[in-house]
Amino acid sequence: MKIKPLLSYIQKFVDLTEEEQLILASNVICRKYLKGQYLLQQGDVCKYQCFVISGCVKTYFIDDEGQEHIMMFSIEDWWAADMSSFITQTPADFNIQCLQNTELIMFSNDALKDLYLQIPKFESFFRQILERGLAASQKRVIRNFSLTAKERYLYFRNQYPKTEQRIPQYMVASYLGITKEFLSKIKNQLAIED
Amino acid sequence: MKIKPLLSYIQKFVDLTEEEQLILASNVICRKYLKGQYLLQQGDVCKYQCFVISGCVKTYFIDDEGQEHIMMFSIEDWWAADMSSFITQTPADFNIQCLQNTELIMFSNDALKDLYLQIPKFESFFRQILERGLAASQKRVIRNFSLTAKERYLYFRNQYPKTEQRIPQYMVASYLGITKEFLSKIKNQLAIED
DNA sequence: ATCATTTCTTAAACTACTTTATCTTATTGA
DNA sequence: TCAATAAGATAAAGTAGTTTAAGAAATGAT
Repeated sequence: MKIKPLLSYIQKFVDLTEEEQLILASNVICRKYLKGQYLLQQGDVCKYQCFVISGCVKTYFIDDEGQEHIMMFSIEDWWAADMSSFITQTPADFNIQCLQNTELIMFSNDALKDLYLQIPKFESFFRQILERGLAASQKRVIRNFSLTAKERYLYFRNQYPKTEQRIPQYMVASYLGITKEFLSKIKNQLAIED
Repeated sequence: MKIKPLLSYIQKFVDLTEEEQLILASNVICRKYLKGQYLLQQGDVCKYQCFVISGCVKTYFIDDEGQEHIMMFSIEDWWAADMSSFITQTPADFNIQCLQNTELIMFSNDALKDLYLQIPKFESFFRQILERGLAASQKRVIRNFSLTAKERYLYFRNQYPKTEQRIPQYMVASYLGITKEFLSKIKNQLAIED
């Protein structure tokens, strides 16, 4: 199956030899999921780091009042996992569900450990991915404090145009931390302004 | 100077030989800062990953309206850096300032690169730190969406009791994403409840 | 085409939190 | 030790965003 998009992605960070690419290929699982299927449900242990080849998944949390809060969307060349559950192998807080039919490359915990040992460059690659992820997450915390809902929406629209087109509006609202009604109002305001 | 706390911290993640510990020691900078001094000012490039030996620093962002938003506090055995600025070597969004006299161990970008090459285990260590950091940051995003200000304060108080005692209340408010007036009100409510 | 379901819109009442302003209480330093 | 400054408390008025409820539009299955 298609491992190529992953290889070109990795190539942006480190140079793998053909041999290393083969080792990599033999340690991953390629899988297709249908729209609506779950990669992870909260309470289960997160067994895989998932790299999205095509499609779209959402990672979200359901709070005590039953409200859904979307932590992230992952499309091509993005990752999806409950990092906390994955590293500690404890029950997950997050659910991960496919919003479209989705092709994934999945790394189990054992596979990753093997890869880190066999290909030191692969550990360097993952470190760099994590650095970027952490930087992005920290900036998001600050945006959520310092920007209004409208500004957050405009930022999202600019930063992730491909994502917005693929998902219903009420999920964008949940990602932004507002209600769908209020997002609707914001969009109406923006339409009037132009 | 005191590199021991760092070594025992690293030991929780990987086993370094004595030789590797010496290599490490020769690649870091130990420094003391006084209360009020800046490790980083927004607009400058973040040159170091800082590990706190003693004292306390805050990492924060000043928005267009001049409002301060605290991203994190770092005390003993915590890290401080503008990750985004550090990895891309572009101007920082965050300021990092000492809230007390503070002892640090600082890793420059070049030192880290060297260490990753010379001690593969060290790259593994850093990967693990980043995994934890990312997991924590993602959970914080969700807490900020799903909890009320009061719940966020109680969580902070439980999770970081040592930190709360060392910093003024208005900074706790900024960390929680609320005004100092509202935190004052919450604390008053909590006092009445008991 | 048509019915059912999901998604989006609108609007009024409501609430969690902010703003502004004034006052009190700690800290700091000469 | 006393003034100066920083930090915290209180309260009234204001606002960004929620809740509730009802209807309109889009989507999908048959």
